[in-house]
Amino acid sequence: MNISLDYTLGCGQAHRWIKRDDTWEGVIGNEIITLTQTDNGFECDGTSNENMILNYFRAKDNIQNIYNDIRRRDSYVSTLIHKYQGMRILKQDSWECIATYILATNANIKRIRQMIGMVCKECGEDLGGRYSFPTPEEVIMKADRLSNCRLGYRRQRFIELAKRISTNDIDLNTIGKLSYEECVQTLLKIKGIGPKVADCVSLFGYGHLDAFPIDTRITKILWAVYGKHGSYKQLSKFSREKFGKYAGYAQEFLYYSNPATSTFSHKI
DNA sequence: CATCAACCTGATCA
DNA sequence: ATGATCAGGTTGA
Repeated sequence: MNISLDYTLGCGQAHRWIKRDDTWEGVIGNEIITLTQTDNGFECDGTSNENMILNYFRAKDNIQNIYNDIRRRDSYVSTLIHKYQGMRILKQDSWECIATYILATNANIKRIRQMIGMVCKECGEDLGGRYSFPTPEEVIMKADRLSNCRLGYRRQRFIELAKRISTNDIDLNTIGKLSYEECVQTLLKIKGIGPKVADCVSLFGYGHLDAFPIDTRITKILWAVYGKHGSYKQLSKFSREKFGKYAGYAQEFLYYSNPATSTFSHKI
């Protein structure tokens, strides 16, 4: 399969997709998008801009070439690629990506989705059942409503981010022109962004496919599968060298694999 | 550079 | 039932 909606939209890289029966519903920009899996891809309802969807799914990537590259490098990831054929890295909007991953720090998936859903409902536009992700200006204008969103200490970071972007103190397009290393270094200066979020934004928001985000789950997997442990920097170096220019794809497969039911050489 | 408690909130577990 | 711990981390000392 070329593109799997279940794996791509269900692996946790994007937080606003909902599976209803056999279709996936999400919001991209100001449109509610409905996707239905086909044999080799998907059908799309809700937009006339097909190019936008193809870009979001990175459909022009030579996916077999990418799979083959990481397959060669590691036999365990190779089995995961076989198992989860069609998993893709998405190319998300940079603002939405930074914002959602700042909100996602130190929270579980369920809570992340709840926080983001609340933020959209309080500050975004009603599209009819679903809400747009608010612009930085909308966040600032409706900042008082964020008190209802249960964001905890993330609220101030979120508002500060919106302000800095709105005033052009942070220029998302300029960051998009940087190399992976420069991109990470720039993102790290933003309050609320540490190494993990910087890697997530580099990968999902700016398309640096060699970024390898390391969260608690990946940390456990790196220990369980490869016997590696250490600081973020050490694990990052090991993973990026091992998996190469498409390390981000390898990370997605590792993340999606279920450590609890797999056979590992080390105990978790 | 490495270490570590504190941090909002909510769910799970003992 | 009530307290500890953990969850897609980051901050500041």
